[in-house]
Amino acid sequence: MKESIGIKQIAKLAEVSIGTVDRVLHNRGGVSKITEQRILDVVKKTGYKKNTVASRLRLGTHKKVKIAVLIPEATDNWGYWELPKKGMDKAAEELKDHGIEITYFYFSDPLVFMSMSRKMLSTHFDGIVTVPFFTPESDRLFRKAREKKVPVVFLDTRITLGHPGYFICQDAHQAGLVAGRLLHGLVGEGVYIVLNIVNAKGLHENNRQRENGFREFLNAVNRKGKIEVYTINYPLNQPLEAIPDVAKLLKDERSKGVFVTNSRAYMLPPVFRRYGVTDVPVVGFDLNKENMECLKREEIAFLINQKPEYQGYNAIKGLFKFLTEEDASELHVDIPVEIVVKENLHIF
Amino acid sequence: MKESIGIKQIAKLAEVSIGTVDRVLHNRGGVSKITEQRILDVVKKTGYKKNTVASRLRLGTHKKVKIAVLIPEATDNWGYWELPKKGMDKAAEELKDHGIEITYFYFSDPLVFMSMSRKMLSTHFDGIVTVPFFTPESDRLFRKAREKKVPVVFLDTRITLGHPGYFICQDAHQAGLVAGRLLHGLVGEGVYIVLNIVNAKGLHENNRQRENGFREFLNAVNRKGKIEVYTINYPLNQPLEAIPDVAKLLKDERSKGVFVTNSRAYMLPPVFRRYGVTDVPVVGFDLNKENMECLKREEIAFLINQKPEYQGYNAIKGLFKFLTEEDASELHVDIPVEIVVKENLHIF
DNA sequence: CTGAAAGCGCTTACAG
DNA sequence: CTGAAAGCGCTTACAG
Repeated sequence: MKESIGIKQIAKLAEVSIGTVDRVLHNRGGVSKITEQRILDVVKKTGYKKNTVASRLRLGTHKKVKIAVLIPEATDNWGYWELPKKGMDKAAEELKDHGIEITYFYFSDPLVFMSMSRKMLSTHFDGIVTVPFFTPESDRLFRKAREKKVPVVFLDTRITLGHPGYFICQDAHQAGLVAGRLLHGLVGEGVYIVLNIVNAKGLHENNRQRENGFREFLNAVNRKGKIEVYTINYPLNQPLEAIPDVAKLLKDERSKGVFVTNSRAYMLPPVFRRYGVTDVPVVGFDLNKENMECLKREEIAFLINQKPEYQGYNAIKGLFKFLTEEDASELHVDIPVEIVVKENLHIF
Repeated sequence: MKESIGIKQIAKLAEVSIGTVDRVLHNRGGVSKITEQRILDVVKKTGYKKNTVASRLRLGTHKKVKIAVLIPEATDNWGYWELPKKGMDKAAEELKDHGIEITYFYFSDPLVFMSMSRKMLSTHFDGIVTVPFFTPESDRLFRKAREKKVPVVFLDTRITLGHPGYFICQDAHQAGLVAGRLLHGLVGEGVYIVLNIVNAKGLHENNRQRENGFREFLNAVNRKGKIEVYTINYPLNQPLEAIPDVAKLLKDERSKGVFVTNSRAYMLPPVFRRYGVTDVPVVGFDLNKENMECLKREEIAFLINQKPEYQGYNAIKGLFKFLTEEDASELHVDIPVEIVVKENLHIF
């Protein structure tokens, strides 16, 4: 790490002014082929890297990097979406002096998602962060943004797009495998129940993939054919014990374990108590208050954390880095499948 | 986030020059009480925060932050210590333009630790990162550094010092509790074995605390008195099956699970094979190559990761932040007790 | 097509 | 005790 050369030495070596060097470095045009080549040669030979601190001092105060964030309303899903936002605010705070400006937009359904998308695209933003709950609408936003060369970072859920996009999310299928491993370790042979929430929008992609992973794991270990897996899709906002299927399965003493593919595992323990069900471990997702209480009371065995704050933090940090240094390396983030038990809870 | 005021506006509001403002801000002295107070009032009123980017452009090129790192030789412990170093190098790379310089020192035993300590303290360093394997020696380094107002950050192991220090490490007792939870979930009642490595230096603090945590957990769940825990302290570099205690216990069919308090869990599966032991789950520490192979082959059930790279990265980032912004918030880091199974392995 | 100059906000050496 | 000026490395508006 020798005294790293700066733009000034590049200029001297190429026998031009620093202004011309900068023009080449930023493809601002208006430089003759011959001098351009000379400069590029020197840049290459010296391994010049711009001083990001100096660059940002200059740029940060002149023009901020503007990022638009479009996430679900906080009313949705126990305020889960406040957590990524918290992470994004933290990142923004850290990048304050580097020049960043985040504008938040919120959606509740595909229509609002689309109208917010339009609003974001008509204003000038350097980058967009959003959540692809609605595949066709997300794809449309992605395509339009692409035409304008505005990068889009998707959080939480992976969907298939026409072109490769930036995703910061947990591998839901893998999370399902892990859940299978954990529950099978506690339960062994017997009947497993997968509990999905189905709301008006149908089953979320993540939930589907989690179930698939879970079933794949159990299938692989089911050598003696003594493992059975039943899926229950229950409608949100309906008491669990009112649903015949659920009641029947929970009362069945062969039932050995339950995998809740969403963040509402905490709904089970009261039902268990009501039916006198004991020793049926539950594996669920997300560290909401209710789930954490259940974990502490050992009514839930394992929770899987998606690290929502970390997702948001990374999205902003990574996008900023991409926009200022053309480095996209931090925009493909596989969120670890973080396993949480009662004993390692408080540190998250 | 209004146009944050800078030192220039502070100077104008306090009717002094920016030089004087800076003198007050940095306690450089030579300012009359009255102007000092006037400036401090304005600073307070406006909520001025220095622009770290500008500050670092200026300082980063003039005087680098110099950090000394004293860690175990890489030959020790399967090159575990290359990992924190890797994290530190990554942090240094990110802070390159901000002006940082890391010098590495290595130790193998208390004597070398002491002589390196002396060397570090006689040179001028702004901060020190080290690993407190040897309590009295570490305490001495800590005290000497404290006299010189040089902050010390300890990695890996928590020890008790005369004054509160900065530690970036996993709570070993908590990790033991987690191990207890995991192994008990797989095993239930029966005989548990705790395997410690004892080398010339005796049992490491971390191993002791892990065992304590493990025993505490099993004790708490041992309501019917059907759980027994045996500890084996075996000398490093001796074949496991050659030790009578180990052989006896492993052959005992009541043995249900083994907790290896160090990073050598991979030594067990070959012994198991030799004695025809099956279905005895193993929980161990650290993601070294051998352990990961065993995890993949399902010969180890769970590994606990101490995130060594992350420890190193955080130490440098946190120390740099403390040295440049007097913000010590990132120097107390509780490393999560990260639970790793076969299915969530590859993402780490 | 190219250069010289101003300035981002902070820090410090120098002059008074 | 205080101020004016130079400069960190980069970027850009302006002049030629």
